[in-house]
This record gives sequence, C-alpha cells and structure tokens, in this order.
Amino acid sequence: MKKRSQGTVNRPNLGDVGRRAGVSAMTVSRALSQPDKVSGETLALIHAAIDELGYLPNLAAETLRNNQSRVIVAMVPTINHSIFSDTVQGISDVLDEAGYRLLLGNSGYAPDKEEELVKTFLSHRPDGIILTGTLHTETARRFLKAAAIPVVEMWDIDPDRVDMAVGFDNFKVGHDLVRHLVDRGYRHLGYVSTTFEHEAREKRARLRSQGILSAIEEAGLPPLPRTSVPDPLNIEECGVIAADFVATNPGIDAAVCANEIIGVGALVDLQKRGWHVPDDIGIAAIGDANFAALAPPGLTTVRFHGYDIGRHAARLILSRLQDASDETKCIDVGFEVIERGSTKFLHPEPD
Amino acid sequence: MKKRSQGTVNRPNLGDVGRRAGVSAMTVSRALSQPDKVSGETLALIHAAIDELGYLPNLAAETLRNNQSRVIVAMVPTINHSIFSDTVQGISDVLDEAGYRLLLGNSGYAPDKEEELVKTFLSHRPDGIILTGTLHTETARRFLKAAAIPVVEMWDIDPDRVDMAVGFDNFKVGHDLVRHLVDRGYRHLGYVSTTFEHEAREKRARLRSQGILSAIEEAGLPPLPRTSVPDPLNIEECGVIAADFVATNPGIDAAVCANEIIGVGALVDLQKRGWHVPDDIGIAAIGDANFAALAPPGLTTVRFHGYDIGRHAARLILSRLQDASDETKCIDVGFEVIERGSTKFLHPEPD
DNA sequence: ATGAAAGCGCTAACAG
DNA sequence: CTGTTAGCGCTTTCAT
Repeated sequence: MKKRSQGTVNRPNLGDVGRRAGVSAMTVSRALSQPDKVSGETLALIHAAIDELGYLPNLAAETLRNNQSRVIVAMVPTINHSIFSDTVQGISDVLDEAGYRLLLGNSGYAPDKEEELVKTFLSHRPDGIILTGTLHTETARRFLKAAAIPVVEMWDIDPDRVDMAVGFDNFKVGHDLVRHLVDRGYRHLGYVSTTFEHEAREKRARLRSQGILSAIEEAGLPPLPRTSVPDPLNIEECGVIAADFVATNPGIDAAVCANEIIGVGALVDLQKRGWHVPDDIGIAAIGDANFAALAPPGLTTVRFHGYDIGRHAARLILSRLQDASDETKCIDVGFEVIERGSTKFLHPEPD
Repeated sequence: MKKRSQGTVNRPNLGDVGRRAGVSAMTVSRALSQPDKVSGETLALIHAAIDELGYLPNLAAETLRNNQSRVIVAMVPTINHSIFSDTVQGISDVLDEAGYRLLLGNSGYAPDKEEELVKTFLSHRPDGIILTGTLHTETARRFLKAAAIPVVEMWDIDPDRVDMAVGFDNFKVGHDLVRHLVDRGYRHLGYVSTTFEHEAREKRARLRSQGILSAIEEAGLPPLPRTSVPDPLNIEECGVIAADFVATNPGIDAAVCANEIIGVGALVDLQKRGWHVPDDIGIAAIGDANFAALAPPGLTTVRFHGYDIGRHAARLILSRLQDASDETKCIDVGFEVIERGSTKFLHPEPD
C-alpha cells in the first residue's frame, strides 16, 4: 500500500486521476495545460476521472515547480477605512479578472510591523507585491529588492521608490484646495490640522500643509491662523475645536480642515451655534470618504481616487509580469476638488 | 555548475545557507524549527549565514511537504462596504496574531462565481476557509466537504450549514426593531423595503420582513403599509420614495426602513419638506454603517457587529485547527438596537 | 549533534 | 500522442 499523508485526508493528485483514466500523470498534466497535445478520446477519459475524483490541482506544487504562484500581496495600513477598502477592491477586481489571487496584509502604519510582514509574505513567493506609502525600513527595502518581483508603492509618490508607484502629490492637494478657495474670493483662511504620531501620516500631512502655505503665499494672503485636533479623531470633539477656532478668529472667511471628520464636525457644530454656512463662513476639507455629501449643505472637499489607485497598482504588477522589460513606471492619478454647499463664490467687495 | 531556475533570480535555499555555514541543509532546517537540537556554535554560524544571504523559507515547499499552508481563505461579496471591511479586518487581526495569512476573494453575491473561486482557492491548499452567507452551489459544497478543512459561514445562521457558522438571526432583527418601536408607543408602522436581484440578499431581506410582520401581529397592530425602493440604492431617490410614502400614508407614526441609505434619505427628505422628526414621524432603519449618527437628529438603527463576526469566524477556524476533535459550532453574535433622535418615547394618548 | 535518502505534487526535457 | 526521469525546497525517517 502506498503510504501518503500524515493523518489528514488524501486529496487526489495527477497520479490518481491518471490511474483512473488509464494514463500517466504526465498525460493528465498535459490534458489540463495543453489539451491539443492529447487525443480526444484520452481527454474525455481524463475529464471524467477528474470529475469523479473531484480533482483540484495543488498550487503549492505548481508554485514550487514553476517558481510562480499567481499570488499578489497587498499591504494596507487598515482596510477598515473606506479609502483603503476602495483600494483593495480595485486591486482585487483587476487581479481576479487576470486569474491572480490576493494575499492581504495589515501593516497598521508601523514600519517595523511592515518589515516583519514583508518577510513573511515574501516567503509565500508572491509574483508581485503592493505596499502602501513609501516609508519602509532599510531591511524591508533590501528584501523587496532581493525578491526580484514587481513592487508597487501606493498613495505617495516619492522619487526614491523601490520600483513602481501610483498615487498623487500631497503638496499639490493643499495647494490646489487653497487655490480653489482663492479663486472663489476667499481671502482670510484658517487651518484646522491634525497631529499624528505615525511618521507616514505625519509626512503626508506636512506635505499638504506646505502646499497650503505655498498657495497662500503665492496669492499674497495674510498669514494662516492654525489649530490642530488630537488623534484619534472624534467628530464631535473635532467640531467643537474647529468651531471654537473659527469663533476666536473672527477675521477668517473660510476654514480649511485637514480631513473629512474635522470638516463635517465643523459644519455641524458651527451651524448648531447659529453660523450660516457658507454665508458666514466657508468650510473645505481634504478627503471625501463617507459623509461629506451628507451633512447639509454638503462639504466642499478634495476627493482621492482610491479605487483607481488600486486598479493601477494591480495593472502595473501584471503588465510587468507579462513583459519584464517594461520600464519602471510612476502613475499620478491626481485628485479632485468637489465643490459643495459649504463654500460659494464670493462677490468681490472692498476689503 | 548547478542548474536551477528558468530565467529568474535564484533565491537562497536551505542548502545555500548550509553550504555557507559549513553544515547540511537538514541542520539548517532544524536550526530554524528545533534550535535546541543544534549546538550553540553551529546555530550562530547558521544565523550569520541566513543574515548574509537574506534567506527566507519557501512556504510553497513547506506547504507541499507538510500539507499545511498557514493560509486561510475568506470570501466576501465585496469589501467595498464598511460592514464587510469590518469583518475582513476582524478576520485579519485574529489571523495575523496567530501567524496565519489571509487570502481574500470577492464573490460578488454570485453563487456561480463563488463556486469557481472556491475551487481555485482550495487549490491553494488553505488550512481553512471562511465564506459569506449560506447560499452555495451543490458543487461548491461538495468540494468544501472533500477538502476536509474547517469551513465557517458568516452572517447568516442556517441549520444546514456546511460546517461552522457565525452570524445572527435576521428574523429576529425585524422582530426586535418593531418590538422596540412598539415599546416606545408607536402603533402605525410603515415599511420601506428593498428589491434585490441577488438571491442571498433577497433571502436575508425576506427573513427580516417576516420578523417585522410577526412582531406586528404579536402586538396586534394594524396591517403594514409598504413600499419598496429599487436596487442600486441612491440616497436622494430613496429619500424621495420614502418621504412620498410617508406623505401618502398619513396614518403612519413611524417608518421602518430596510437599510441605512433609505433611513437617512427619508430623514433628510422629510425634514426638507418641513416634517419634524421625531415629533411628526419616527424613523428607524436596519444597518448602521456610516452616517446613521450623522444626519441630524440621528437615525435609530439596528447595528450589526461585523468586526466581531470576523473575529469569531477566524477564531473558530483556528481553534478547530488546534483541536480537530473540537465539535462543530454555531455562534450567534446578535445585534443591537441603537436609539437616536429619529425616534422617541411617545406618551400614550387615546387613539 | 548531524547527515543522507526519500518523497510531497507537479512539469520541463527528453525519449519513444 | 504518451511515458520516464529528474528536481523545485522542504522535512520525516533512519542512520551515524
């Protein structure tokens, strides 16, 4: 009796199928991968055997043999955030269509954790890997390069990327949002920012601030009053802080909020206090995940294209896999300013 | 020269590490899995070699050899929905902690697609698999059973489950929400339901309807006026339909909405039309994903525990893996009625 | 404490 | 058109 397995159920392999069909394992293998090289009669026998046995190929063996797993790894800080779940959905949709599978990891904004995960994931021999952000440990970078598989970094575009990148320019986000407000006649902006512990988020936030300041300078506006809210964010607290800020800085005609939570909080709280938005004060925020459209009269925001970022990331991996000579790419998917009721066009008045 | 690889980079294996450390592959293997069986000196040499070469184990080989992949598959209809991304996060958190990886699939509510994916995923030899819902093709069920690995079905609890299940009782959802309204004094309910094409969603919706009707009967309330909104859902349209429904059924003192979108739409639209919520009309909805708390005065809802469902599902898999004799389990995580401003306690008045 | 052999399931390469 | 051999990287088993 052939000894196989250590206690668990034996699942049929190519040999079992072949035995049942009266051919060798090799012929079954061919029947599946190059059916034109197998006679019609044998083919029928083999398929019957496959159905009877419920044969499924063993991809661990294929991976080992072919050095190709048809698995792509994606690591996001959390999927519990609509912007990242959009991204993962985009990745998943593209991979699925191409017959690749998605191995998903949560790095939680922690480079050390990410390094650990990168090593573990590389052990699964993925055909490609998609990471969030550009902040990785030196060791992680080394292993990624040694793996010699396509690597895409998402969301941030950084010149010293590992391989490929898809994202947008955070400096431009801040810059363009201010520019948008200036174009509508706003002149006295205030800024409600965030304070993040995580270096990756802090870096992103800093770039946006710099963009804001740069646009303000370009437009010759007065200096930017500023406050910040603590992490983690709570919509009510953020609203109070933002509304207090607006109330104690009476010169401000528009508040720029570092994210949607702050923006909606400010919108709700200011209106509760009797301010009229957008007539008394304009409000705009960076990020458009869930509720920006919902809180009356709607929050003007910068929207990111998470789903597109995911799709592009997966496509970059796949196209590199198809054509290894494909040169390194960097895709800027941009962003969008969505104008809603919380800002309006101000008629120019004497200052 | 040793021939290896077909064009791609060779990554170091146990033999390479051993050669560098002056020992055999087997000793390196032991150094990693049973370090106490290797002399301290050799151990140091081996670890040095591992670091120098950047060795990572090949899990495809381990899987093939050990018949164990440390990979768990999870299939959800979409992760682009906060309730499912919560679930996936729950799964991921538990797996991560236990050193397992998550292979994620999107079945998109389609049993045929799911069957295809189940087969592909089983080919990866996962140690366990987590599915959404109980609606699978016969073939899918057969393959799942043949795979002889732990299977968990999430969200719906069904007596004829494949193996284990985590979820809640949809009949009870409808029943308890109505009961909640009745307890607060509401007597003339109306129902804004959905019309789904997908059998799985339709089934869930039907169970909830039955629960609603049952509670109404128990309480001896008048028959339930009812309308429905088309899929896919749009918040404004849903709002218009729901508000029209309330306006044309003046007897109604509370509207039960089949989901959060409808509920918030109704809330916004009715208030826009000058209705006062909850004084003129109470509103309650099933589902509490994103914005129920946000639209003033807050929407009373039934909240599901997606994250917990995910955690439990992963835990069931892992505990079965640790102890195969563990008996089949079914966990009811329940749900929660969240009372917000859109309903209130009605003082009993003469009818 | 360490090593050699064998085999997990698959397929490229080479017969026939 | 079909079969045999060998080896992908790993670990169980059996020496030493």
